[in-house]
Amino acid sequence: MNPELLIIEGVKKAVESLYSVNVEDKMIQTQATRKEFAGDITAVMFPLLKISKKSPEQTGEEIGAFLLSYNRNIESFNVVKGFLNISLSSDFWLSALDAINSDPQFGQQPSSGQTVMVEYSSPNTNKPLHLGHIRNNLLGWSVAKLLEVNGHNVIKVNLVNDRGIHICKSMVAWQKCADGQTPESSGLKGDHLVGKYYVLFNDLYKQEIEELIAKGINKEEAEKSAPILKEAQQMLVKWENGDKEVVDLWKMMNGWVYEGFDKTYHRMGVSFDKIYYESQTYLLGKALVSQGLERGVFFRKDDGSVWCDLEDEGLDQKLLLRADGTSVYMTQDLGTAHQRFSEFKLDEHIYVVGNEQNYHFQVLKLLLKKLGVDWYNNIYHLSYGMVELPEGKMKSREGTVVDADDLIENMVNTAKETSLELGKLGDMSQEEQNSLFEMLGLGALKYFIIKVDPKKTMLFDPKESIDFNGNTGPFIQYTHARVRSILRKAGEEKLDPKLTSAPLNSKEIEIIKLLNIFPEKIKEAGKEHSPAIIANYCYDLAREFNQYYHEVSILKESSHEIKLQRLLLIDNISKVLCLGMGILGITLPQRM
RNA sequence: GGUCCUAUAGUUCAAGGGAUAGAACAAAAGUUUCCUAAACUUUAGAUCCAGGUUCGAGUCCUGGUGGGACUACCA
Repeated sequence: MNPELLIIEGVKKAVESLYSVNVEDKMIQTQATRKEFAGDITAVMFPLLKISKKSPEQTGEEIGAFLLSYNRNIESFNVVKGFLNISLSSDFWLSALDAINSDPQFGQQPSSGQTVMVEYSSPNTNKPLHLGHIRNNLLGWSVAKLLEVNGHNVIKVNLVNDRGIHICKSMVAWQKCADGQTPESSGLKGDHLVGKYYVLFNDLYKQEIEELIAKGINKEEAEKSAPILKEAQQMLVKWENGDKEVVDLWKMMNGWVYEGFDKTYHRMGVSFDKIYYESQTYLLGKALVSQGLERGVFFRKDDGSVWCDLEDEGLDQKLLLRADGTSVYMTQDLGTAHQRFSEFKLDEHIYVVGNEQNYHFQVLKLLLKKLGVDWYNNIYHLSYGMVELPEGKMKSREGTVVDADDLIENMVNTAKETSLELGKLGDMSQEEQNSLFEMLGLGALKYFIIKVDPKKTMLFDPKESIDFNGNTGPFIQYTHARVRSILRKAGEEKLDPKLTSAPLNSKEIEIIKLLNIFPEKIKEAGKEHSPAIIANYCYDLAREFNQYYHEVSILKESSHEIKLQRLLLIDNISKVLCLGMGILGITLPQRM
């Protein structure tokens, strides 16, 4: 039962009965009552004053009085300025708790019948994943999960950028210097091995440029004519022509990278329903461009290149086909979007891509609109901010890139050190301990990243990220372990949590109120595409429990009825924490 | 030049147009014969500036200022 609806309905009836006016739902504003006032839910009187033609206080008194007789669950009220604070009965909250308890999938929304595609991760295959990818992957996975919980049918996809000059750079350097080195022979994870040669390429490239400059060639010319770069460019041409040797090398090295990525994905707990490869999609989109030309929304310049003029929209002209007829990034994206909307009936297509591509997606949508497709508005760019380090932006050239695998390993190690220091795991097997450290390290990392509103630039301070106190993943995990510990002991005493007629104290009502809005939070977070809302909700709930834990004793409570009821309450806290954190991809331990 | 994002305690983050702007970290002071102190309690501390809309603005609008991204025949 939703208390807001009860109040809205009641106030509507009150206005109708007192002032003979029918009001729309949106005129009646409700909010949770602030803690410093008595009451559970508050109706704001200001919007109704024009109807009542009375003071806020008087209007509140009149409506409040009506509500008392309207529903027996409305127990009392008080009016402060224009705010009508309403208290609901203990019975009301007990039945709310009962409803929460009887639904193991509490918060899960009924099927919407809508299909949503979420594209995320989308890495290049020339180097390993870094901190920026971590934010992308965690966000993407968790938004997909969030939409599932909102009742949508979700398809998670990854578009791997497996072709292009950057891949050829790694390949050239490997050919020249690796002497046949493989992940097996080097002991390196595949993506790291390939990344090593990408870095090596750039070193060699720089060296050659310096040599050329020393010979008197100017910098710009040197950058263009360095032999190793030429080699990479030639390799790309060979690749496009299907040269067997190059294609085989490309397949082998990409294979190494995929193996490496799979390990990282697996460890992070992210997955995809379908993987697209750019090598198979990069030629798409040309047909759409021809259509656009026919319809006159695109135009051809003298050199043969095709453009779209977006100056009316306040933007620039955008290139769609090069003078030689080959396609660019935008062409391809038009094509893949078209392909996906043809293949699936998508009600929404979410692209989880960094905010440096805001312009690109703005243009993509406009182009689709101009092409006259009816689904252009179903495209949503989930634009997230960059992750910065205390010393500023990550720069691969300056070696300040935070590697994803290293970071995860660090977090898990820190979890291990902290746990061992606290020494609460005495009788746990080595295996159980290791899986706990993994759970805690990843929980800390995931929570740290997801709790921030996606669109904001965030700061990643390694020192702060390994702090497991306060508003952190381990704090919530710890809270859960505490709850389970009590329930475990209750189980040993054969105590069966259940609803009794024992009255609730005010803290318990607070907690039930909080549990009760979980479905609302899921809807809100889904609408906003923001898992951060769920993260903050879970934190609030955990904090409430910890306060409750200090205020009352559960197992030592003398009243049997109260004891069983408290067990039921905390059992549901544990459930909602698991469900909520599950949306973020964070699992909670039984003990820690 | 243009487009977009962003600005809240010393720091990192919250706040569906509503009451006295919440937390955490850092700082200061407390709480373990008691269900896990990775916890809890207390103190101190903030809405970039100027206008506007509104009964009411951190939130919406306009204009500044600071920060960021993009504006490639790269992807």
